[in-house]
Amino acid sequence: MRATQFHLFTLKEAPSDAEIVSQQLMLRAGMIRKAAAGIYSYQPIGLRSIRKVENIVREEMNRAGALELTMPMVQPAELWQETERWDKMGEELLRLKDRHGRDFALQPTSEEVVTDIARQELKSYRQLPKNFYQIQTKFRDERRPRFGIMRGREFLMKDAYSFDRSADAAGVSYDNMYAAYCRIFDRLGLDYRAVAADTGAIGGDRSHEFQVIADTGEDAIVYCPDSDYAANIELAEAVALLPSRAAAAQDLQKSPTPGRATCAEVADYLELPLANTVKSLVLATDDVDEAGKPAGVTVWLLLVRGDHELNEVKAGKIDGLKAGFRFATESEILAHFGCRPGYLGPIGTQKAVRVVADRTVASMSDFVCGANEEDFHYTGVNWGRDLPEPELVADIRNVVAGDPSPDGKGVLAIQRGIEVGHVFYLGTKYSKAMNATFLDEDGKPKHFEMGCYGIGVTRILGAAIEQNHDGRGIIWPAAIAPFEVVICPVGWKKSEAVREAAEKLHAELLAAGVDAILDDRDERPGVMFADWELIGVPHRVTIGDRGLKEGQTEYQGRRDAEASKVAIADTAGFVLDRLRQA
RNA sequence: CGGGGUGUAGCGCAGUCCGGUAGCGCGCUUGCUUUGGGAGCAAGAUGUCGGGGGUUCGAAUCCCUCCACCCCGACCA
Repeated sequence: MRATQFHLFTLKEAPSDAEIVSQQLMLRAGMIRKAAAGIYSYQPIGLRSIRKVENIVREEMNRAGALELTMPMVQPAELWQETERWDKMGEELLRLKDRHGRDFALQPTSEEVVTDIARQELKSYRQLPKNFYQIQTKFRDERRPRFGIMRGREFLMKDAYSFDRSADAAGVSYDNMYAAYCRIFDRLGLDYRAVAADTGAIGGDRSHEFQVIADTGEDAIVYCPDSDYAANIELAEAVALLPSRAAAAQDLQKSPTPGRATCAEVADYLELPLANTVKSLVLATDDVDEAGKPAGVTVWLLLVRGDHELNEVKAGKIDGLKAGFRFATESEILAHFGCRPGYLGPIGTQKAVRVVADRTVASMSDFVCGANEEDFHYTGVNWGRDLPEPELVADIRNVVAGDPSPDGKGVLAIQRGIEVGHVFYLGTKYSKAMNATFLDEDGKPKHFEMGCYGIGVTRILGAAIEQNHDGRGIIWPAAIAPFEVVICPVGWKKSEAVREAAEKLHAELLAAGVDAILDDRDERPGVMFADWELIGVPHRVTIGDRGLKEGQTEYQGRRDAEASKVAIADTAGFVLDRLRQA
């Protein structure tokens, strides 16, 4: 490829609405162009990287035995109504009507359509297992799209769906996909971690996210440096930090804490460690009677240590909160505690509330909590003596760095991550909802055991940049760089010797199958260097009269501090060596 | 959706308070000079000032309205 035949468009300044570095750099490098909030065009240079990611994903999916197909972008409402997701999905699902007034949805994912395919096409256990995948545009009408292509509304995703005759067989399919994902992210050249993830309503332990490690990631991932434990913070188990409850040493005492409404303020005011305080969070569930009619409100008091945070995903797994909960309103709080937020606690509430204590809280003694009276807290509080034992003890907090690993091997650390892949065992959720069955060996119909496996193709580009950039621009992993090598001739028009040497090297690299671009724009070197460093091409060869006189070219890797001189004749081989090392 | 903010040339911005017919930097075009880290000089092109309506002799500027985009938004007791 020659630069003059390509479409290069770089900006010195990023559009002011670009927030994160990957978005700024992609816009400046001319990879993407915004069409609307969360909706982008991919320019030729951006599409090159997209295609490279796609190809790696496709090759590894095929190697793993998956079959590529495509499903419609516009999907009929009927299928979505079968699984009730038409009503449950909320506004993320973009609905539209055709000219006849029929309802359709833009696919945010394709479980319904693929299950419909399976129930029509897969009749016998002899046809199983099967894994269908597509690399296709998805649309999710995010409430607030942001971070460029990281949380766009339209994006490219590889989604795969496996169909098996039994849960055991589905486990094999799952493991197969897990291994394929590891190969994919290895080949992409990304620093990633596979972590256990929440399985939501499906249950079970088969759900892993593939997270690209980056400080700007939206997810917190928890891992143990001394073992292979790794999980999303939503799931990571928090053990009790106190092995057993110490005997009470203090008397219960009501202390004035004027205007101190947060645990930190109270601890500071009373000159006690924050870890001696207990934080009260009030949730509410709206009860319904057998007819499904509203039947009052249950108020819950969740207790976590003052220096800990509530984990809402964990809270949602408690019996009674599974159907959904919300934070109590101020009037509900007043009615049940007789006090405004800031001084709430489990002792002496106005009305009955259901108390759930975090594991660590349950083993605390002589602790501090609100007195349900404005400007007062209790100190020296002890379970069993000053208040009943907690009705329920559960893991309801986020782990923090330094917590013991749940596998007992060392302590936990936390990193930020960008979720770029997810493997998930679905079971029969969709096959049952859509009555998708096959005839098993015993001649009886059975529901497919399913799994789904996603990779965010466009998000991978953003994640790769978040993880690999410097002050000058992008630093692409070689596997997904728009070009692998750029040749920068200094004095393209002026020097025939430069032209000849550059053309020759370009031809040699192309003949060797290298994705090389020759910058024949006749720009000044500073312009060329700045452009290609911004774009992030990993290898650069500079050819100028000055070097040619000494029989040399200059090679510089994108991460190298300085260029190294290479004999003209050896240049192609030198670059090929570098490419192989990557 | 609620709150806040911003819309002026491809990009970044000034001008708006105080109405007088639009400017700066980068980029783009042409010419000359220059040529190893975003060149210099000269000449130029590019604007429904987000849309619509209103006030006024006159509106980027004041008023009304619509739209787009951006930011923040559970709780953290």
